[in-house]
Amino acid sequence: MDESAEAGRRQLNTADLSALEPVERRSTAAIVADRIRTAIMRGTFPPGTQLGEVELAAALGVSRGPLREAMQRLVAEGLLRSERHRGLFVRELGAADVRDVYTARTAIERAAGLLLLAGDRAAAADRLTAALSRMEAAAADPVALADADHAFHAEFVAASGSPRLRRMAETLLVETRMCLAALQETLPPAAALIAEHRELRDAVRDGDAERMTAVLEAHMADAVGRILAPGPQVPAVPA
Amino acid sequence: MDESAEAGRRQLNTADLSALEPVERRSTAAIVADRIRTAIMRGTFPPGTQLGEVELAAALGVSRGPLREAMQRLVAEGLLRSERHRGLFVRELGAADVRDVYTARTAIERAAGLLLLAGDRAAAADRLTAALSRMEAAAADPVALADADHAFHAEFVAASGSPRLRRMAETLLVETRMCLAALQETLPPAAALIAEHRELRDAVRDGDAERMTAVLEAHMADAVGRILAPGPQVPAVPA
DNA sequence: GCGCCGCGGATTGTTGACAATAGTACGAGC
DNA sequence: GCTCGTACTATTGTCAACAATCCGCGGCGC
Repeated sequence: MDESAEAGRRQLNTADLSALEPVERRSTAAIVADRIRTAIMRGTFPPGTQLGEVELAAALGVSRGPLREAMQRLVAEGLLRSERHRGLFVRELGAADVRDVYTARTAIERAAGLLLLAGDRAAAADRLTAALSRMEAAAADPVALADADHAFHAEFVAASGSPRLRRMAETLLVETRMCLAALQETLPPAAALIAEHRELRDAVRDGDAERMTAVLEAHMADAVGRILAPGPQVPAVPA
Repeated sequence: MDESAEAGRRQLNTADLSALEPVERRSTAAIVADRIRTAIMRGTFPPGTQLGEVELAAALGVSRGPLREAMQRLVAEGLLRSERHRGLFVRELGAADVRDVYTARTAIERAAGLLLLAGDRAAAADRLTAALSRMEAAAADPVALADADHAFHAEFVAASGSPRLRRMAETLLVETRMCLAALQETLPPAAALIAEHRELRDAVRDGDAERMTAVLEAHMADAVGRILAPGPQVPAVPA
């Protein structure tokens, strides 16, 4: 009598609930931090610029309290530099920082790649293929291509299933884009870029660890060379 | 006439200035964050405990403003979990988190180790030897030994010269100690622990990359096994 | 008896104002 | 002419009060 008692009566089960994702309840500070992070990433706030609190707060329509909380988050992420009683500045990234970012990225993405190989390779390859096709679709537009490149690497690490690697990678990717924006770096030809990433996906799909790490390291080394080599467009603060 | 003009006259040069380190000018939020981080690390605030703002602010002698900023920092580091209008809670680490922390640590420390080998190995070995002797001095006291172990790994990564690896490692080390404190884990016999670290230093000193990575990975795998194996003292939230 | 509704206490989120500090420009003294 | 001292301005650091939201408990209706 339980299951077929009344026509319209039905208990809520977990399957129903899992269809509902938790309602968006993010703190104001988190939203503000996202906004500013994106602006820094896109080069809207070039490195070295001072971010006035009242100015930003007014622009974002919030008070200084939440804004300061957001700033602390960004300072913790290493995107901002705080000088007491002086203000907050967008961090300037020099040549050493570019190398450091890519060193760290290599470490993280290598580990993520190995996790991928140890897990469900087919599923991972599918996710990468999807990211790859988004890169192809964006091949014509440089900024969209940069977005897609960012998304590919984020997906690469996210697919590993490691929340910590994922978070670290996201921070590093933001710094990467800061470098690109600051140094006016132009991405390599879309075809070559996509080919490199396709090779990465193939290595994952085939479970070839050695090839995967080799491609990854070459990819990173290439990027560093490309950013730092083409003559000092910017003096590139040695610090 | 410039250099030997007057007896007592001498220009200030950069060498003089480099002897002076910048005066300590840290923000209140940073200090508060350090205090709370240490408390969490030491297990003073066990996982799951709610951190009331007014309570903490009163205890630390600051207002809620700076305290909230510090909290945002810790949330960004992943030590705290924030629920809107509910409060801040110390994150609970389950078995999956233990594995994840060590996965990330392995990635970071491996990269740092390779950087060590590529740099001044002798200097790095010296720093590690010093850290090692501090471990030996603390062998008798379990908590001091845990501190020294923490310090050794921090030194290991710091010696690599990569600020980003260093910061990530520090965050992960804090989480490591949260695990230890939460799971009531007892460190292995001091002698064995020190021997493992000594082997790591030897590998660095000798420039043996393969041995270094092997020892490191074994060390990490051991730790995970030790933390998770000895029977489920705590149900270890599967999430 | 069971479930729904409203209320009270407590906590967080946000705001505006106050205080302290650093940078800047100007003038006096050597 | 250069350096040092001083007032001013602008910005950040801090605080206490207000508003919004959520949890637990008691009462009500079914």
